[in-house]
Amino acid sequence: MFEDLLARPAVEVAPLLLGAVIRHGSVAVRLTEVEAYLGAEDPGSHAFRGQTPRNAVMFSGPGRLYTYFSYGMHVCANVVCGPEGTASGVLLRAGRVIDGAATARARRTTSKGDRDLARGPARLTVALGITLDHGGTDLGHGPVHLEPGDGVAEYLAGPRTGVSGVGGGADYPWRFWIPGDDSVSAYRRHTPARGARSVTTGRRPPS
DNA sequence: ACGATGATAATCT
DNA sequence: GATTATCATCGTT
Repeated sequence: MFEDLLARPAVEVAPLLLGAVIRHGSVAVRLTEVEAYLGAEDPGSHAFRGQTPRNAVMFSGPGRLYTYFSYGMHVCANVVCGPEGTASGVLLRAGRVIDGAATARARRTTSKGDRDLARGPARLTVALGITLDHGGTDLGHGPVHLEPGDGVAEYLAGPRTGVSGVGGGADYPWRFWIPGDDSVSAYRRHTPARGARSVTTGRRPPS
């Protein structure tokens, strides 16, 4: 099942989530940009310094939703990955709204066009109506659903966005996105992408 | 199109 | 008291 896929390490799961669909009620988003965060071995991870009340969900089993509040006003969403206890997850950075655009527009009044509705991790949670209350819910059975996609033919990998210190460097190229998609977040898009690489998956592109 | 900056508060040290 | 897995706005090219 999908849970088996999520039980793999986050660095493996992340590119597989490109093209997958996350849905909450009438709004559905096809993921175009994600980032992997490992636990104790990843200086960029919230779990790097061990378990705290905030990151406790990351230490639970795969397939749960880990939400957190940061910068005083933003909610971001992660898919918790296994193996259990590793506290790894995949941050949902951006996607394209493929269903429920009217609802998403009403929530994201500052959005210029539909490509901006979920272009960025905090924008994505607003467009989907995901709040901190959804943290810890099961993505297979809860109000927020994650559905596997058909995969993407090719993706790019590079340093993570917004991660300070060594964890944001070329040694951790765990940001994955669909090349050429205009719903990929523009934030720091033009920082030198050292260590960036292109990967061909051999999968068929979604119709 | 791009860079700088203020907003704003939970979390951790 | 410092830091933060960000966004919108406003300034300059």
